[in-house]
Amino acid sequence: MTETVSPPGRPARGHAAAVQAEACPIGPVVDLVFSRWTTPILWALHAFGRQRFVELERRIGTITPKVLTQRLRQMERDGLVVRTYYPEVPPRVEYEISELGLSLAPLFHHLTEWSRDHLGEVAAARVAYDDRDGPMP
Amino acid sequence: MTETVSPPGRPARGHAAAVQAEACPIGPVVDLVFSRWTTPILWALHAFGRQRFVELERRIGTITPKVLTQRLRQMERDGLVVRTYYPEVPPRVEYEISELGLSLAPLFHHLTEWSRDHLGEVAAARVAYDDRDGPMP
DNA sequence: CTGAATCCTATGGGATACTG
DNA sequence: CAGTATCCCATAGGATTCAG
Repeated sequence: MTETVSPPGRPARGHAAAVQAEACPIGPVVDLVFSRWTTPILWALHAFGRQRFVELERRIGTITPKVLTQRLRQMERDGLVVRTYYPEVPPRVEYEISELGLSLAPLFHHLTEWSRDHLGEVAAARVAYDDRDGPMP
Repeated sequence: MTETVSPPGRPARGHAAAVQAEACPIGPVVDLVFSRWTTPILWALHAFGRQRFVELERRIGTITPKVLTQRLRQMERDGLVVRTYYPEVPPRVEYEISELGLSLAPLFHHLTEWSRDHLGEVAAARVAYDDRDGPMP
């Protein structure tokens, strides 16, 4: 037995996921694609094509090598990116989007459109919400 | 002053967001819609319509009232859901998807489709990855 | 019923330093 | 260059309890 009691923190999605919690069918995808760093990475890879570790690191700018490695590994495992290792000195590794990863492109496109069309409303909603004073019961 | 130094943990998206880190234009949307509980909630609201707190709570099954409240508040502020308070005894509150929230439906639909079409490949990729033994350099 | 208050922990992720 | 290894902390979120 790996866990005796209910694990706090973040139990659900990747784990006993579809238990029953989410009739919500998109849980898995969300976990896959929309975690903190996956989108920026995927985006960088998609926008600038095959590139090596350092390029990616610099492109994203705020990510640490540790985390970048972690995420890339996971994405590689999930089949979203392809890692190619060149045993030279100095070593060279290149990452690129896989075909599967590329299949997400339309999705990203839709997201971009939604942003363009509705992000303003969100901002407005926030202002409105913050302006109305006194907490509602 | 709420924060004096650079906040570790999860600094970026909601915060000094678009600094430069992400030319990735979908960062904001991701933050908005694809955070841990927002999708299940949105889904429940969309699938079963206007409903009250407890219904939602039970529907989602694994969420605690505290977190449910937090997320609902945020989503209300973002204009994704509408909260209606009925000052009766016992008090009654109903939540429903806003028009803005509804505008996400196509997106969810695309995600569902992607799931249906490609989630198998992800699973396969994982098996393949785990099967190839020995860590790559 | 609807939530606010407390307390607590697992997890992600930043910083830094070190190897092959 | 491409990571790994440590250390360490902030935060999300679970459990539980209490209140209007």
